[in-house]
Amino acid sequence: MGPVSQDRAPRYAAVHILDISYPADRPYTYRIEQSAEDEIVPGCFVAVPFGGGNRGRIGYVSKVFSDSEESVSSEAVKPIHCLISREFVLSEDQQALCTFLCEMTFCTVGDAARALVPPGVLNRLVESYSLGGDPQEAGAANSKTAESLIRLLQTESAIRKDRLERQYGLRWVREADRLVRQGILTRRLEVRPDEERPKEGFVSPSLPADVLSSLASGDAETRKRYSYRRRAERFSAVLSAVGSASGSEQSFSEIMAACSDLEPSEVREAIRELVADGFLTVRYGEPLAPDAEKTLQKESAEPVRLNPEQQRAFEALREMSSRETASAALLYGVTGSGKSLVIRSIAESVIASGRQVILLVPEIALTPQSVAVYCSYFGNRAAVLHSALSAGERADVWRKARSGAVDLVIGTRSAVFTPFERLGLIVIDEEQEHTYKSDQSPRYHARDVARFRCAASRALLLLASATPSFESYYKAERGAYTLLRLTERYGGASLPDVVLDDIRGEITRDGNEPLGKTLSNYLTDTIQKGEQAVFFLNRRGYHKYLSCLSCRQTVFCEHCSIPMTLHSGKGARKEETDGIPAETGGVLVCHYCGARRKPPAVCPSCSSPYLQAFGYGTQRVEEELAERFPSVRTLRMDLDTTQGKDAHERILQRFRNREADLLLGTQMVTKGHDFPDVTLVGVIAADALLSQDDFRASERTFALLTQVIGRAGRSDRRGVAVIQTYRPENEVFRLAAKQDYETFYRKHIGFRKEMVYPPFCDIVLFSASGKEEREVRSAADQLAERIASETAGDGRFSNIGLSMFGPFEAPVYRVREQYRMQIILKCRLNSGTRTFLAFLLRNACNSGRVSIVLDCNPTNL
DNA sequence: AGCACGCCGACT
DNA sequence: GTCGGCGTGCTC
Repeated sequence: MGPVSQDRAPRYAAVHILDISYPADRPYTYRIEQSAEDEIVPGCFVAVPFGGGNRGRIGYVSKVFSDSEESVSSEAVKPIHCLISREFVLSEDQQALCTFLCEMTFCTVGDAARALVPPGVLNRLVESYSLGGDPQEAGAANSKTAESLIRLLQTESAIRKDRLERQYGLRWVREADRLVRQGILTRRLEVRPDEERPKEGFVSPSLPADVLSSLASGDAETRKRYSYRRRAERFSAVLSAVGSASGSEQSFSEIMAACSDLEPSEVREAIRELVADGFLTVRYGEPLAPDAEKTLQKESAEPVRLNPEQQRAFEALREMSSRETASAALLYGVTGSGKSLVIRSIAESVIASGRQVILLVPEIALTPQSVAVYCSYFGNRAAVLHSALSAGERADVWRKARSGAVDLVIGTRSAVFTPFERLGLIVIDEEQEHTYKSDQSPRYHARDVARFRCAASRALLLLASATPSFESYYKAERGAYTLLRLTERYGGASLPDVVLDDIRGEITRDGNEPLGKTLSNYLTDTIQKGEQAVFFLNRRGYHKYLSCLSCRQTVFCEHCSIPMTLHSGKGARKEETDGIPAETGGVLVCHYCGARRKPPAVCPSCSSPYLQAFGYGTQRVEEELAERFPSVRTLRMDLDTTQGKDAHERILQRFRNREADLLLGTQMVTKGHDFPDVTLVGVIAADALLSQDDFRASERTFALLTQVIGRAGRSDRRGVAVIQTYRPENEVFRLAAKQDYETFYRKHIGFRKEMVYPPFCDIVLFSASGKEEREVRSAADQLAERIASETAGDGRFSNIGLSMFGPFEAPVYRVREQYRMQIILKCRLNSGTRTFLAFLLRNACNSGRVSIVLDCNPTNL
């Protein structure tokens, strides 16, 4: 055969459609036009016509072949419309990772592939309608909508589907589709080119920022001087958001985050009007400067000096790394033992040897110092990935990583997919943190992805923690990971004294009195000595519940089966609620779906007017502190006070600068901030931590307490930690007080083994959810029956060993009007069980209104 | 997941 | 008599 006829052999591509259900996810065969043969390669993304209506969809090309290699079914094969991007094409390694992700997490190929490219890259498909075919047909338009549509298109020539939908609604889109079927309109598929990213809007003040703040606060004089007449609250909210920015401009999304009380559309409209009034300026484009430079304080990257213990750990890691075979280590070091120095040393060493490093952290906002250290040390050879980056910024990091322009990426979970081609090391800091597990498809754990990537690249995987997950410590014990211990507190700092303060009798269980005598006394002492304190309470809001005194019912969210939490309503809506007692002026907030409502005047179930608030959260404690300790300056840090840009960092910075004496907050105060002047740590409601009904509850409590206790007295001064509890004898508290992880592990791993929990098995969670309660329950029942019958003695999968629990209602049965049923399987995830689970999912009665998802080893049950 | 085809109630 | 509701089944 001559070269010419070879060229003519038709080429085909196996395409996996994105955003398709699991049962429908299979390779679809498309023809590759000759002109596109060079660019359609495995790993690329393409636009294809799909379904009866030939709607434009994006697909992922998993294979390219000609029919001499594989016979193409006789059904009509459609052609690929075009390539989506020349740049974002998965390498062979990434293609393998994609396959691994699918098999590991039971997601569609499309979901896995999407996780491997920056977000936004695949949002470039544009459908547009224009007049076409026979113009005489246009007269045959048989509805009002059709006539207007045609008239519109006579002036506009073409209109994009998204614009049609936004401006005229879904009805018009459907009408347009009908006209396409009748041959009156034509539909075109286009792909925006790589460079043409959707521009983000940035807002900056047209007047000095303090003027905006005065206007926002309603200062009469300023309002008059600038003839500002806007009264509605949304304007104040936007003005104060723009005025309070640390930088010169803020993106739309940042402003929306700061005005979380408002609908995005309200915010957009308010911005538009304020621009028209001349108070704000809007610019569309890229952010002005990378954040790292302007917001992070410079940390001097002094050469690392390691103590002998750290040096030994480092040497061991360097030796493992230099072997250039896949290897894994667990760096277990007590709080304050200087794990981060060892991590930095090995990272530098790996980079010096010409390979690249991924450093995963639980949450970027909580680790600004370590980010600053790496950024100043590696300069522009390091990049940071976090959730606040725009799609364009993420794409830049992806490009730089792929091209080798950076050696180090620090980021959260998804940074584990950074497309380095000479990967030498992945570090997972605080590896037990649940943020490493994704709870959306693909439901991966960063640790599993990291293991796979390190194996593929013959790189080193380093897990680091003061309180490793049982799974990892167990593997380390069994020799699967090399265990490296750091047992000395760095710089000779000593552990704080821990007081397990028995508050039974002192504080009534549902009372509104958060602070016991002991903690109060220590606080007074600490402040008198000019030192600082950190208080931890794992519950935001003001009061925990609003309950009816006559019928004992608690006010629940209308969309979820969860009691609503009373918030004081201070903050964003200042003028409205200031000065009004929280009992009447607060807002009820659902912590599951975010719904807000005014507290009802009478009980929703019995109409009694006697509603009373019980329990307390961070807002209430803040108020209590202000009353009882008026001289103590308190900073509150929880989800409600960390909404805006750099809010975390600003609060931490102010505390570090001694602008406050006490930092009060939720989980986020427990993470590795180093405050040399903190000598008192208070845990206000330790028992609440243990009350999660999850087999990991004690492990999490231990980790959290260990971390927060470690905040006290890191320097020369000895610290104290006071843990308020109703169960001072509880072993988890006692061992956390001694920071005795190994005893804790030894005792509780036995429990795991006895009850058969991970690491002694894998947990597979099926959940069925939907709006129709009966359908959800029956789908769950059917699935359970199917599992039982298929694994029974005469079933097709009788060789599969598993035990099934359920179906039962999810711990929160209803969320956002969706009912949720669960089935739990305990088994070993091997190829046999995987085949079975995939089979179940593929055949799950996905009958319309119930969706069934599968989560392997979920972090919260 | 979309989206089309297909069979039953309230409108011109 | 049609428009349009959403219940099944397919998608190269």
